[in-house]
Amino acid sequence: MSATQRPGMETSDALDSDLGWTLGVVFRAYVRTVNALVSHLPGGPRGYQVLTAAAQELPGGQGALAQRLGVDKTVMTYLLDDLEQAGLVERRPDPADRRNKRIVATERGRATWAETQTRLEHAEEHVLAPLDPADRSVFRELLRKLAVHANALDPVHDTCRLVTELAPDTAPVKPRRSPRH
Amino acid sequence: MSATQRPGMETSDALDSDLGWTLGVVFRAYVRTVNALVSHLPGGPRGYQVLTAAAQELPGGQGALAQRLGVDKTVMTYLLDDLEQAGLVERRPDPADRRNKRIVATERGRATWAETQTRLEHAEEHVLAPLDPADRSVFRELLRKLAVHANALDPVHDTCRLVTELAPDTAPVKPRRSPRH
DNA sequence: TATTGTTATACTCTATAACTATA
DNA sequence: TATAGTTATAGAGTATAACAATA
Repeated sequence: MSATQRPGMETSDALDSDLGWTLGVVFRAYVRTVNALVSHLPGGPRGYQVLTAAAQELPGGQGALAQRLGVDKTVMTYLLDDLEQAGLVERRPDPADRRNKRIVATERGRATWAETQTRLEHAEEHVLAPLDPADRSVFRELLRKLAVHANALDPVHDTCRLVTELAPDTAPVKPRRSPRH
Repeated sequence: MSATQRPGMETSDALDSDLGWTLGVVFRAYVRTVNALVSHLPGGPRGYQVLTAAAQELPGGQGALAQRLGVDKTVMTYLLDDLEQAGLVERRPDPADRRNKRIVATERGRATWAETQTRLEHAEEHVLAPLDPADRSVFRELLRKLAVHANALDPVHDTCRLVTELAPDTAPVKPRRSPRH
């Protein structure tokens, strides 16, 4: 999609002001790159995250791991099934509480993780390649400031407040959905 | 999730170097905000994009519109069903070729679009609020540079090249999927 | 015959609920 | 009874294929 084709922002006069679009383009480019770099792992990016945790032998069972990654515990079961079948991780019953299962990486899993991690470090530089070194530092620092702030806010609460502030007199259109299937 | 809890990056020593994480945090914060601001529209963000196109009476039928937005034409059918039912847009057969349907906003649709657009402009500033005005300009400019570069590249081709360059001797683990259901 | 849009169907991903084995 | 993990099932979203109307 070219800059003149992008939808939704035709009324803004400058590309500069089109934060959402540029942010989306850069983020998606990064995600595409990362996805390609971890596509050899079962479960893709999330498989990599699980493998990371396994390689570092984090405390806690697979439920804790699921919570950490923000996925459902049932999804974690499927992810681990695939990773275990690929010989990258193992499920070991915790001797202290045999309901828990510790997730540990196999030898092969650790090697795969280390190699993948190296690739991902290069990917960051690849995305930032258009900027000279000084600008990269500046960009990282500004982005970090924004991230810290975004993280500090309660997302739901804050956006609600924002809506109220910006559109106090709006009678929302009822978002009715047509039933499908 | 706090900075010390984030998965996958425990080996990087500084938050600065964690581009993917910070980029994701900021992008998701923006997306959350936007979603909240357009949640009153059927179809959410994509409903807004359709409404934008309709308000500007872009040339072409709904197939062209679907392509423009990067969604399937069948999805466009459902989106338009909902928007039409809400009284925001109309489908008008093109007199020149009655297979085509022109999508035009109703009076109410145009008013809703204008109001929503105003909200979204405020949302940009909300995300950038942690930066002082000078830094905002710098950030927008650097992000624009990255976006232009990311856009100029053929995504698939380039990531393939990247994989080859970074990991020429890798024997990929077969990403076998277990059948579910 | 080719094309626009619709409808019906299938597939993927994710979430909910029921089940087991431990505690 | 309560909890960790698994399995079965259902839902939302999306894509594929067959269809009707028009060219």
